[in-house]
Amino acid sequence: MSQQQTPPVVLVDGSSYLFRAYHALPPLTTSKNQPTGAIKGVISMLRRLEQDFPGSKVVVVFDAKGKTFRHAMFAEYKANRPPMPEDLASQIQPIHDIVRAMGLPLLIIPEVEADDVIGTLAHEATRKGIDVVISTGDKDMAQLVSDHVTLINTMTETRMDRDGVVEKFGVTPDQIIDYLALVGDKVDNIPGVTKCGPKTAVKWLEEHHNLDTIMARADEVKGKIGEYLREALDTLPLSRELATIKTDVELDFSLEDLPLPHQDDTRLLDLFREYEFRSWINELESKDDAATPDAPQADAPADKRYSIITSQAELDRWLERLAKAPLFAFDTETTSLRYMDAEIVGVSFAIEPGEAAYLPLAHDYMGAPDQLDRDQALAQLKPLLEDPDKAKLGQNLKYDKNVLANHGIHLEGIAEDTMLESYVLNSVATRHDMDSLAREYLGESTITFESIAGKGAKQLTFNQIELDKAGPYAAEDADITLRLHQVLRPKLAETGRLKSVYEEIDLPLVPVLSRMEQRGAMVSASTLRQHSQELAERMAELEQEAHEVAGEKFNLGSTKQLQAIFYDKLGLPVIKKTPKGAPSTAEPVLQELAHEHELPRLLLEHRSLSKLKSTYTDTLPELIHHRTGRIHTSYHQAVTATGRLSSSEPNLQNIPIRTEQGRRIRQAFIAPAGYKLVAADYSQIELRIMAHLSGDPGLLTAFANGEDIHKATAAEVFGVALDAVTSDQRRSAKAINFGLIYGMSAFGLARQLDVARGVAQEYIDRYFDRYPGVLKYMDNIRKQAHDDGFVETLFGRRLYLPEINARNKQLQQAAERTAINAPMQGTAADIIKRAMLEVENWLLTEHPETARMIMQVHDELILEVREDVLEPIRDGLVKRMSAAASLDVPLLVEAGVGNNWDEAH
DNA sequence: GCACGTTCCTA
DNA sequence: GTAGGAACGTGCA
Repeated sequence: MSQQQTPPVVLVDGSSYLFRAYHALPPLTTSKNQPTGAIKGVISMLRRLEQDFPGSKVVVVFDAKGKTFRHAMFAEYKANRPPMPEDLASQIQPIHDIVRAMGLPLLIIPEVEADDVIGTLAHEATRKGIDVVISTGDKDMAQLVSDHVTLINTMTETRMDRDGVVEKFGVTPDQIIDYLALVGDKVDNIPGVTKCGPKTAVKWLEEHHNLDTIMARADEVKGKIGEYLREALDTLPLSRELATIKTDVELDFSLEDLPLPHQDDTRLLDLFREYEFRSWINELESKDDAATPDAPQADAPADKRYSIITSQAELDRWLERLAKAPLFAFDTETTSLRYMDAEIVGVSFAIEPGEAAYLPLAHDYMGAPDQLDRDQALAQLKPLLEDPDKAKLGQNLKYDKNVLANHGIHLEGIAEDTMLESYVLNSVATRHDMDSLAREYLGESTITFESIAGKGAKQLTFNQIELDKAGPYAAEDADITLRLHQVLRPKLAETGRLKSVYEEIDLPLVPVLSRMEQRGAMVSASTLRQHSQELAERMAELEQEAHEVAGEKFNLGSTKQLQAIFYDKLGLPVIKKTPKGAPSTAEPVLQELAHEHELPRLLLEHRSLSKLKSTYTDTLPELIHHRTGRIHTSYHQAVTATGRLSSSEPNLQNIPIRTEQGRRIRQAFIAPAGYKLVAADYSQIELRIMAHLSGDPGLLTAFANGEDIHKATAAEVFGVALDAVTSDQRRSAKAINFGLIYGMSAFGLARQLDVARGVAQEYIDRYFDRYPGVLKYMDNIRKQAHDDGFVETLFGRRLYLPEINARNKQLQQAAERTAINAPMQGTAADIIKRAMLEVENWLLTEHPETARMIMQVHDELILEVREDVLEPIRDGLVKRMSAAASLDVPLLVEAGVGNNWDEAH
């Protein structure tokens, strides 16, 4: 048997939750540093209410700004309230917006408080026999409780009816006003009776039932408290009035006029995206997927027209449209992620949002439909793709450019790249692959490659994927790219100097990197194999010795077995633990343990050889491409937080240099016959940038005079003459200089130098004493990071620091170190990128046959140069690198020439 | 077969 | 103390 019941009206005291959410929840912020903790708290509370009271009207009431009638009654009302913190104030409008998008009536009535509006509506409902639930965190509301009115605190999940009030306060709901008048309220500045707290108030009310009687019998109350009561007699009526929630506010609507919730999903999704409420975005999206297909999403075209081009006539029509379009999105589907091996399987285009086409060319699964001939179709596309005046948009077009090159097409007119737009806009907010971007900026889920191709070893390549799956996937790629661009481009233009970073640095670098990747680097497989052989022999010796010393056979590469032998069997001291708490066997620990036992030394040598062998000498020959005989790395332009490039397959940016054995690997990087390698690197570029950014006179002078900067620092810090600096002092100064760039602490420096913390602190203090501009710069950059939530390079590239205001001090300090390091590391990255643009342009126009740039390693460029033009190329290279930025210090570039990378460096 | 932790190479 | 990529062993599926 079910009982039909009208659902209660839910009246929400928004303001009371606002403050509680603000104080109770961690200070969340978006990547743009908009605080969102209170928004999240209030909205999640509302969502819970909607769930708990299905079918109910939910009315949200907030205090209006400004004074209320209570201030007119009592000038000092709420005078003790501190002003609202800025990071709370900035969350009010967003909450209002979201409440409206949720389709909940939002009431903000001037000159009264939210309580009064709620009181009035509750009163009206009661009169009409409608049950009311008041959602509030404010105890004063207890005065409104009746047979029809209950309170619910959605944050603590507690409900309170009539009995609940008696239980909690010890008085009935209609005694609450008198109770509040007696007790008073410090924060609201309601006077009350001095020294009268809950206990006394309840005692008096039990005895006399109401305030009037208590006041009338004030003479009978003994003791000090009686005196206080009599003192308060004059103000008690006022206290009572202030504590009384109005139930007769004049409203120009009635309960029936307020609508049931009607959520605007599109608007809501927009807002959730703006404030980065990921889980809610996902929820809305999945709801949308399940809902009727005619509900359009934000930015999403109402209908999507994706076609598959299988006839020449259709291709002709698209070619014509593409030729006319001011900009079109373009994407290739291929057989491999490795650009050197990838063959084109199809291409897709989009000109208008929601409309895209896939041109399949090489699907070859059993029963694949007839497709246009790949070579012929590509030949028709070639003029368009190679025309620098026909603007193309893509997602990571460097890959497409490389792949097209495999088919003899040299993509030009790379006008926009959504991956780079997203990266420049915010390098850390999201990964920059298309699926992530669509989720982040369009609030849409895309068809993933895994969903059509499977994963792992059994993953299909694109040519094996059926057209009815491949078509929508590929067309969507082009469509999403176009729509992402429409969202990202305006954001770039709006934000600082990001537009110029994108347009003048990262985007034009795409073809430069593409060419470097395709050129590749020559390595001598025979040299590396010979080296591998020698390493293997030495490692075998070491392994045998180690087994003898340990008294058992074990795997030298297993940290776990090592831990057992070192710490359990041999009982060596545990010097350091890994993050997970296991005793570490890392290099510095082994160095230390080498004093105690012979085994660590054997192991250290074995490890370093094993590293070289497995990572370099064994692996590099395998990466030599069969077609070119060279090694082709991938440079990643949207990976690092700071603006640097990264390199993979192989990582050319961590080829060994420090040890003799390591340098032998560099020796395997060689120049072709008739050519030499020229390697040019910026000297101390980050310290120079620090000098420039800080403007410290001492540092500027030292660089201007061409001094050995570590020596100069040592002279200052240790107070000795320049020519009296010892090598030990110079070494310490060098560590200090590096530490500065990394945002060091005394603790870190102490560990680096192996001195006491106090000593390290003394060095730091003396440094800042001698270079006060640097100290000021460090302080400023920290402050800026805290205020803005981001730091900038000299050229305006931004790095957002979402954790800079984290409660967790460790996270916050880590963010501060990043804040100090990023402008220097990032400016250096900007500078070498600018240099690469200049150098490539110069070489392509003036020396296309004799010199080419093939590698970049953060502060170093490596060129292959024909032997007859070494001098002019080296000079021109140094000149252009030095001129890539004009700082207040010279940019010194050192260049070397050699038959291999080791010689040239 | 894959994710994770540890270690180690670079600027 | 900053920023990366890669190999290996281990434990789980």
